[in-house]
Amino acid sequence: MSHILEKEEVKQCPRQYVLAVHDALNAISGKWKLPIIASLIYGFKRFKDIQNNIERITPRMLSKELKELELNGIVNRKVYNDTPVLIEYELTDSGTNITTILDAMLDWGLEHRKSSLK
Amino acid sequence: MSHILEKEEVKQCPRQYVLAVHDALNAISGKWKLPIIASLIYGFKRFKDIQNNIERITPRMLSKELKELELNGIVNRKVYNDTPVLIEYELTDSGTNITTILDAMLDWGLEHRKSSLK
DNA sequence: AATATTACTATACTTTTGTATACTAGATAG
DNA sequence: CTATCTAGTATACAAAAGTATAGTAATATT
Repeated sequence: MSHILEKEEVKQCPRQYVLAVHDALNAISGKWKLPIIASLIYGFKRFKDIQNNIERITPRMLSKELKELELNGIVNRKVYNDTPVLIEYELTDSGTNITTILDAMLDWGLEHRKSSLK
Repeated sequence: MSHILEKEEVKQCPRQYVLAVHDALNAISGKWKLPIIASLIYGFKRFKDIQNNIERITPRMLSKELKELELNGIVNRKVYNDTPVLIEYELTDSGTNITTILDAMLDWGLEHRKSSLK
């Protein structure tokens, strides 16, 4: 039996759990968050690099999403005040650990696709 | 750096994986899908029961989401043609297995909240 | 005959999310 | 001096998601 079932055996699921799951959903929801996280998995990148890495993303969306990811502690923005200014984005530890959720999603998705063909 | 090198550096993750993760995200995204799935975890329920179980959901949204969940193979709709007609909703096997994703989200979310306080 | 219940649907919104296109400051390159 | 690069911002718009409120058909209850 899964953890969440065990935990939910308590008639009402604890507020902390609801908030935790909500945070996780927030971190991956929308069209661009997973592509951005994926693009940063192998190390820091600059704004233009991410933009080149993700097809069809506009600078507006990239800027918006990076700000939100930073605010939520998924991404870290590092500023080097050389001339010209250099800015790097990298995943925080939490950001890196989102791969555990992605793994679960991938496993479920592959299984689901298999069973849907029957 | 040359364009050729840049292009070769983009190692794309297999299309099947992208689709699988996309399916998973689809299954849990939005305001009501997780509450509906959670409400069906312990067994089948009728429309009104789910509606009573989830505060503030309108019948329009419940109807819309149930249709989408059914279409995506997460929920099964069973019709008993007695009079009065009786309709039951239950999770498919895939639907039940979404708990594995929820577990990962919960664990990540709790860890993330702990580390965010530092 | 009037009221209630179930399982929804219809219409008209508001809010959120995403797109398109152009533009900016500060620097470097030719 | 003009053009280009980086790291974005500004403005306007379109599309998707969600809300509010009312209504429906087929029964069942009083």
